Amino acid sequence: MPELAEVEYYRKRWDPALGQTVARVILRPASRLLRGANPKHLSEALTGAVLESSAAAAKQMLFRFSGDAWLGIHLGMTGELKLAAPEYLVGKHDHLVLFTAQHALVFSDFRQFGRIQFSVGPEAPDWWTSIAPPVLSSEFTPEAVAGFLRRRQRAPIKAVLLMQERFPGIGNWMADEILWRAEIHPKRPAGSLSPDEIQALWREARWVCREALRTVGQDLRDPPRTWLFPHRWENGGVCPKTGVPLVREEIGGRTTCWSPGRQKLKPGKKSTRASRSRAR
DNA sequence: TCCTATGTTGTATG
DNA sequence: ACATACAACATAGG
Repeated sequence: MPELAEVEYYRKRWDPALGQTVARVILRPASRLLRGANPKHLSEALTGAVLESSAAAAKQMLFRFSGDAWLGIHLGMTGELKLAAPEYLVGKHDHLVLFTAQHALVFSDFRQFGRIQFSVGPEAPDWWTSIAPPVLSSEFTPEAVAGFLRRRQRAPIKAVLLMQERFPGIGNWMADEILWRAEIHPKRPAGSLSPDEIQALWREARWVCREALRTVGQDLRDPPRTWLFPHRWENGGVCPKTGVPLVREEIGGRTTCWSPGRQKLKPGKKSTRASRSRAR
């Protein structure tokens, strides 16, 4: 499920336990999500520690505990966090459960594409501090986007939008939403975009991130029917702008949905005063 | 049975 | 060295 806004939503689910002490740590035995990290190390450091803060960036979450302990969680494709009562019984797909006196903090992930990271030290871990600057930050500029597209010029723009090193937090549905709003065909080579199209891509990337955080990020509520979002998985779904049936095809290894006609494969020639007069 | 799934990563190839 | 493409990971549900 999780892209930028969903991750932000899940992050907040453990917040009622801020300031509380972890009494017991349950890790799924030999959990794949640890990727070789030492489970004993994690359990020992978190047992008796206080949850002090949480943060989300891109598709990552970071939870800081007393004793300079840092817990990182990536939800992968099917991960989720939830808050449960302290009597909670650990479920089949749970990978980490932290019990406080008042709550159980649960991380479950049935497909196991997620990840648990853990470190101890005065500074936030490298994997966290090296996350690319957010799409909604001032460092995410049209120039930065243009430079990135130039280096990835032969790859389809859809695949490029999924690259976390420049578009942190953008996932499959957000990428399609952005391209649909910017009226750019997902198969267009990244290097073929005009300056106007790059500007539109930049603008819509920021718009989609901001609005997704306001809707999905608050309470997992679906964005309105005016978005591509609620139509993209529907059988027989139509473009909410043009009424034309949406198309689905695999691009860059991911199912991609777009509105034919609105998003053209040929670089859109801009209709200018000069071109209109030439056409006459 | 076969197909799909809001993600990343290792590996092969250009 | 860099860019690109794609299988692999593991599980459930239609």
